[in-house]
Amino acid sequence: MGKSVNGNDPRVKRTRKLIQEAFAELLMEKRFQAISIQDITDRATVNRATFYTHFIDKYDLLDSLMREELQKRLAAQLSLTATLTEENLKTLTCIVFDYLTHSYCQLNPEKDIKEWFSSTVRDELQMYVLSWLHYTNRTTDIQPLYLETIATMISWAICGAGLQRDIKYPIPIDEHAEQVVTVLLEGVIRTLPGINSVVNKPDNVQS
Amino acid sequence: MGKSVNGNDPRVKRTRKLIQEAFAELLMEKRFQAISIQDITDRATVNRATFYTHFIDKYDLLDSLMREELQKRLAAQLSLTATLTEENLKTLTCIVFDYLTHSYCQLNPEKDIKEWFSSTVRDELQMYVLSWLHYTNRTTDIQPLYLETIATMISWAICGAGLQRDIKYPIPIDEHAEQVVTVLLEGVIRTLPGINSVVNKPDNVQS
DNA sequence: GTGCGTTTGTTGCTTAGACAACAAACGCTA
DNA sequence: TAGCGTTTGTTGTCTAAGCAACAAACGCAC
Repeated sequence: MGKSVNGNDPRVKRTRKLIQEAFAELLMEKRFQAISIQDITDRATVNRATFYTHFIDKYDLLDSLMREELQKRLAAQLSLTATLTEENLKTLTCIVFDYLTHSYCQLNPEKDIKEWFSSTVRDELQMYVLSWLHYTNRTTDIQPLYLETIATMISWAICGAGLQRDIKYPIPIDEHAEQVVTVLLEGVIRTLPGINSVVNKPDNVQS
Repeated sequence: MGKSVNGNDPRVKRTRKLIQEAFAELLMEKRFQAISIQDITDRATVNRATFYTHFIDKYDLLDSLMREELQKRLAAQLSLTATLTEENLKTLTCIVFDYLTHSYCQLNPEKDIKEWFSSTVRDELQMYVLSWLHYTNRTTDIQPLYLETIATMISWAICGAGLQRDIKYPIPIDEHAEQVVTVLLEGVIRTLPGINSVVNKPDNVQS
């Protein structure tokens, strides 16, 4: 959510960055619940009141931190203006798995935080999948409403599989992602036959 | 010299630090003359105009950077409220030699900068030596005016010897410092006989 | 429960930083 | 040396950060 200050002001960028970095450090040292706003602002060398001009509360800060990190990783490898191909979906899944396994789960978060946080991840996934579906749909005639449902299912499925993994999960990320994507595309293609002509999945093309 | 803003304001501390750090980085990459104020403030993520509320110009910034680094090193090992002993003077000399050899000379500064800069080092030395002489003088009756002269001579001598050294200087810092200090104290003791009772230099005590 | 220290948001006022625009000085080369 | 782009300081206006003080909520022991 954040708050509305002029995001282009260099002071704003700097202050947000300082707070986020301080918080990220503290998350490595203490549990989320044990961290006070004062702790964060002390380390960020920022006044406590200043915190509230940028974030609603601790949860809002956590959200921004995790969301922006994930966004950065996604943007580095994927485009929003693409179609739903097996390759794109697999890349997406790998990024999310890697993110959840290394960046996030290593924090050993409380269960409620973990649950609450997964919605942030799903939001981001949803954006990509839905956008891809829209681009894919330019050549088909599927109802936009169905696309929303498909996007939601895919997002939840990937996120669920990702959170189920932990650092010691036996199957490597790449292989695991492959399986998940196969299941997802198989289901999508069987449900919405019109879409398979644009989904690049040679093994299962129904010509 | 710097400028007068409230040095306790966290924003001021942070901004000064950002500028100094950016400048220190740039000094490793380019020659002093090739660095513009814009370069510095860009890297420090600070507005160019803000630079001028903290520093008079590039030279003032260099001065503050070098002076504060030297001050930090001196304060870590020496006290201003001590007497002029061989040990203190040797420690002082070692710090200055090490500082000039590693921190400063590695920048390969232009000659005029080098000359100009040496006054900063002498200032700092002067402070310590003069203060020590004052404490030493509590038990003697030497004219304060002479003390200033002695302090100046010692400061210049150490600084000169230090700048003459470079990284490949054949004699190790420790040994070199020993020689310099011996010469200095010998001269001081012979010139101001009253002082030798408090200068801890067993080999040359004139009882 | 009652008290007590801590943490949380919020507010009004002060100070520092961002920015654009300016004149002046500099450095270059044609 | 005349012209031109760049760098240098300076200024006035606007916005964000610092700070102290506050009420409210929380946690916790007694």
